Amino acid sequence: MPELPEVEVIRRGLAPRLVGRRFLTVEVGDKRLRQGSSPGQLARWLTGRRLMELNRRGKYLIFRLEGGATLLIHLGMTGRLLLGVPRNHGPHVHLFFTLEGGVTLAFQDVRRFGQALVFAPGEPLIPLEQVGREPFSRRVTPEWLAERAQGRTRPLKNFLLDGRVVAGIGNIYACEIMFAAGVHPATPAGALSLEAWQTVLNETRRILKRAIRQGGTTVNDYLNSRGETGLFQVELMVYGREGEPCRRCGSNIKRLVQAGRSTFFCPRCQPKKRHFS
DNA sequence: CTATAAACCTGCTGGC
DNA sequence: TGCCAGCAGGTTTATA
Repeated sequence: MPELPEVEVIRRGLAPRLVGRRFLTVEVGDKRLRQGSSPGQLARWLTGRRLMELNRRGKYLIFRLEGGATLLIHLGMTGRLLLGVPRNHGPHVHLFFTLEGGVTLAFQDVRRFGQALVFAPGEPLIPLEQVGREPFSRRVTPEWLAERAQGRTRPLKNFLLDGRVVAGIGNIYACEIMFAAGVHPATPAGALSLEAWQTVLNETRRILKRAIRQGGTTVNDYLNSRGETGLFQVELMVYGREGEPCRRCGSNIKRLVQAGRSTFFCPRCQPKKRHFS
């Protein structure tokens, strides 16, 4: 469920409650996550250790522990990290941590696409090696995007969803970014002009920032660390609006399938020919 | 290289 | 009311 804004909102909610505290206990449920370290490994590297930092890369949360171990958490589609709920908070709590000061943290994930992997000090954080650049990084420029897209025929939608290039953009925000930039989702990535990349990048940053400020987007499952929904869903221009009128021009919002995922767009605000180089 | 499709799971909705 | 198809915020792997 969570894309970059939702993960960032969760991080900001967790950090003040968790950073500086020691983990006291780690409980692991019987159902397996898609990728999860063993109960023994989790206990070994977390128990008794203080959380030094809580960072984010793309859609990953990075828990830096006293002693140098690292816990990586990815929320998949339906993962939640909830503060202060009981161990038996529904049937899908797969990890339950207690920390100093009576603080508890539950990892709940209905579909179990999430990951919770612990790495010993010095061990390479393999999942992060695939993660692309942060959208807010100064190293992401129109020139760099154009270079990465050079000669590529893949649709812009697929390019934006490829977390190995720019990290953190998922299906909702990819649709919203392309609408805001006025680009048709099937435009070959390599056909965008430098000016078009500048627009796409500006809109990416504007929308992600706004979504973070609004506490993320709740369509179905997303809740922040306090169990609250986001607010950005009321600002969505195209996502999930097939058959409804475009909020800008009134045209019918269309849906198409790209890379096995629904893409929503306005055929009038996102014409095919604009922005070609 | 490119692009689907399938795989991993559960739950909800809409049509009949 | 029941059943079934289709869909859902993600990522990886296989296949053509």
